[in-house]
Amino acid sequence: MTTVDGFAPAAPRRVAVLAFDGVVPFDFAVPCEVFSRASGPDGGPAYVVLACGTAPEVQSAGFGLSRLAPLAEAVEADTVVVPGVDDLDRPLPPVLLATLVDAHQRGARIASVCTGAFVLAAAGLLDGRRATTHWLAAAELARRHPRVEVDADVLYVDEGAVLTSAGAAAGIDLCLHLVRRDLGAAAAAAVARLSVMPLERAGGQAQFIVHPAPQESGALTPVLEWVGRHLERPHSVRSLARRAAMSERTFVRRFREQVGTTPARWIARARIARAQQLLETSALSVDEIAEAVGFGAASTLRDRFHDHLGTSPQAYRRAFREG
DNA sequence: AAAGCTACCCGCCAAT
DNA sequence: TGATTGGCGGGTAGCT
Repeated sequence: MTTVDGFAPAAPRRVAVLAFDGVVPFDFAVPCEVFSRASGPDGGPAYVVLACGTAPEVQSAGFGLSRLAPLAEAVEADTVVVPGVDDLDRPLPPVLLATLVDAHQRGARIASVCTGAFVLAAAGLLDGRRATTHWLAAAELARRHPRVEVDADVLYVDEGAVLTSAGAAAGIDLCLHLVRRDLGAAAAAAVARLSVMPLERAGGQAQFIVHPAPQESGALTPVLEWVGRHLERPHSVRSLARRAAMSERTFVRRFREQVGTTPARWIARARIARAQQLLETSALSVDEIAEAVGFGAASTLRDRFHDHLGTSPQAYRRAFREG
């Protein structure tokens, strides 16, 4: 599913980051940073980042963002990113919504950071789709937009053409995810390294990560944390169900509901994520890492690694080390 | 590299 | 009566 385009066209991809009165500066800066740091196979910039505003200058957290490009230019972009809004009751400029709809219809990817999901929802882009936003605002998003399937327990949601992310820092995870989709795992690892940022945070494919949420997120959380601490051990549905004090059938059902995937897949992702971490930060051999994260054999690790990240453990380590 | 085998996991349904 | 549970069957994904 991950597109690893080793023969990307020379033309850089165009990313438009939108600004408007009340835009959250951190959310705005994150996509600008991440995409402008990514480089293509030839070493040149992989993206052209364009800051587009509803006006040439907008107000943001007490200061102004100026010299913004017109919104109309965002329609031409391949990816449009909508940062968060400081106040959910702030009226959204109709032209902002119209621009998003237009860009979407032309095939652009639309992504939001934090409460930017409210803008996407207002434009109708989230209807019938899974989406996330800052956990404090998740209930409100669901209330205002009943047709949106809100998931407060993930860092981001990738629905293909429309992506949403949780609180500000999760915007970094989302942007790195997009870089990986576009350019492959090695390029994303290089950006992550520049930003001193783990490529993927604990738990695996981020849309499946259990949010270390302040609110309770179900009876499974302790079991998941325990598995995370004992990845090297063998795990089965039977043993986990027992630990959760449920029948196997109920355990699998709860798992689907609360985590969004199946136990085996989640564990595989967790193992891969841990392997990535070890490749980045340790000198252990691939064999040793395979054992440390609970894969029965190094070949299994290599297979799964390639399935999910489109690259090999060695190549991943090299890319990360060399940037 | 192929095959055999295990475990997963989801639809189905009877029993709370 | 509607919702939830958990046992079963078996196609299949993935491990050895």
